[in-house]
Order: sequence, then C-alpha cells, then structure tokens
Amino acid sequence: MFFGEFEYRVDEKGRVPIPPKFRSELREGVVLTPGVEKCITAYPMPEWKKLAVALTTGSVTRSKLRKLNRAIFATAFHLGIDGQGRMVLPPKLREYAEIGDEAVITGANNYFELWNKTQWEAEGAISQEQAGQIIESLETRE
Amino acid sequence: MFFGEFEYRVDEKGRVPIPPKFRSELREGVVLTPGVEKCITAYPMPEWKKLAVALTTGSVTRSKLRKLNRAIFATAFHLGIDGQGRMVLPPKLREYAEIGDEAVITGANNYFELWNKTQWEAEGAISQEQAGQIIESLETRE
DNA sequence: GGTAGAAAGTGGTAAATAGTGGTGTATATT
DNA sequence: AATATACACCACTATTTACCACTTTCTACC
Repeated sequence: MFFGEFEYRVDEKGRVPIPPKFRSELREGVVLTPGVEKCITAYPMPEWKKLAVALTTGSVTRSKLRKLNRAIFATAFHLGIDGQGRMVLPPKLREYAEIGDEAVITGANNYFELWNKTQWEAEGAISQEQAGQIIESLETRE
Repeated sequence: MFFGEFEYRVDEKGRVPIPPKFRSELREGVVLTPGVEKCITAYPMPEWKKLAVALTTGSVTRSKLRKLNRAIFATAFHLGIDGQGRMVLPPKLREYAEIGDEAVITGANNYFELWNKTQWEAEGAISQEQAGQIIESLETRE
C-alpha cells in the first residue's frame, strides 16, 4: 500500500529515488506507464500482472485485443531498482509527464504516481475537491 | 512478457538487434509472421506452438484447415539469434512491413512487433485512442 | 532537549553491456 | 572449380548499469 507525497530531485541521468517505504513492495521491479492524466503511473510487478489480465481478458475481438496490447505494453517499461533505491526514468515517459529535474511521487493505494510539481499542485487541488464530494456521498449513505 | 518501444538500425544485411530484455525469452529462437496490420509479428517458440494448436483445432473442415496451414505456416519464419543478440529479417517480411534501414520494436504482452517508424506512429495513435475507450468501459463497469 | 547513530538523498566513477559495423569461413550454386 | 551467399564470429565505441562515497536528514536513546 502506497501512502504519502514525496519530492525528489531527478539527476541528469534520469534517476529518481523511490520513497524508502515503497521499496519493499518493489522487489520484482516496477512497471511504469503513461497515466491518464499527465503523469506516470507505477505498479509493482504483481499488481501489473493482475491489471494486464483484467484488461486483456475482458475485451472481445482479436482486433481490439491487438490495439490494447499495443497501447498498454508498448508504452510500458519494466524497471529495476539500484542499490540506492532509485529507478531510471525512460525519456519518453519523462517527456510525457513533463518531468524536469524535480519530481513529486504520490502514493495511490495499490500503485503510485510521478508528477511534475506544478502539474501535481493543480491536479492535487482538483482531486482534493472531488474526493471531498465523493466522501460526502459515502458518509450520507452509510 | 514484452514491454516497451525501441528504435534500431537495420543494416544492409537485414540484421536488427533484439531488445536485451526480450532475449531471455527467445532461447529457442523466434517465429516471425506478417501481422494483420502492416507490421511483423514475433512470437517466442513456445508461444507460437500454442497459437498453432489453437488455430488448427478450432477450424472445422479439412479444406479450411489446408488453407489455414498454407496461409499461416508458409509465411512464417523461424529464426535464430546471433552472438550479438540480432536476428536477420527475411526480405519478404521486410518488404511486407516496409521496413527500411530503421525499425521500431514494440512489446505486446506475450509477443512483440516490428514496424516501419512512420507506420508505427500512425498505428500507435489509433491504438492509444481505441484502448482509451476500452479502458473507460472497463472502469465504468466496476 | 541534545547527542549519537543510522538511514536517506545526491553525485560521481568504473566496469559491464549494448549497438553497430566488419571479416572470415563454410556452404551452396552455377 | 569459381563465385556468390549466408552464417558465425570478431572488434570497436557509446551507453548503461552497478557500485562507491559523501553530505544531510531523520530517528532513537540518553
């Protein structure tokens, strides 16, 4: 389970530290994909496998499956972690999320995300607001 | 599992490097076939065998089976990998996919694909879009 | 609250690997 | 037998990966 918000420097080799508390769940490495919003989504390997199965079993036609495989797997990267607990961001993903020399890493339950700082501040505000509404609706139901 | 997008040069002998992370899964060589879209589809040997069984058990009549066998097996090539981790593209497949002196290799779950660069850029966009729709529909179901 | 120890963040360096081109040998073909 | 083709092997350079080292921050214990 991934909690919290962390801010790190990205060095000129694209290396970013992984929050120490996250590391134990990433023994088999981490899978990065472009997020729906302008960020990078990171899954522990077991979680990724579950996701891959869920995505590729549901869809019907072979044609759609091919497109799915392309969209999902061609844009994903499986990374290891170095002795200092860092990963090397693939340039394409780094560009996609517009992450320069500093990154924000945010926990999100069974996965986590990497953000450009200003992007995160904007998105964080939106999420905060929407989450408030969702929680409200939950509270009144129970 | 094949991940990511890689760009390589094809030399005048038709040799293309295989992404290092793919190599361990290709100990028994790789089977290339023309893709449905304008690309080359590449399977690890075990995966190819499974596919062959699936294809030839499903179809009913002997006549159809013969046609299938011709279409599938006559156009497929079983290749080895040289000491530098490269394979030699058969000219027919190279022409089919219109791969000149540079190729894009893309992971697609249990297989991978080889593309002409510009072709891939077009197809990648289409896949991205369609995949988005499929994922959306999955999300709303849960 | 202060101090000592441990751990985390950051940068650099060396060794290994990957990408690319070429050479030689074996095989096949005319 | 000579030539052409294909395949395995060799070599170089650039990049990447793994490792090492230092500084700062956090934590725990006194």
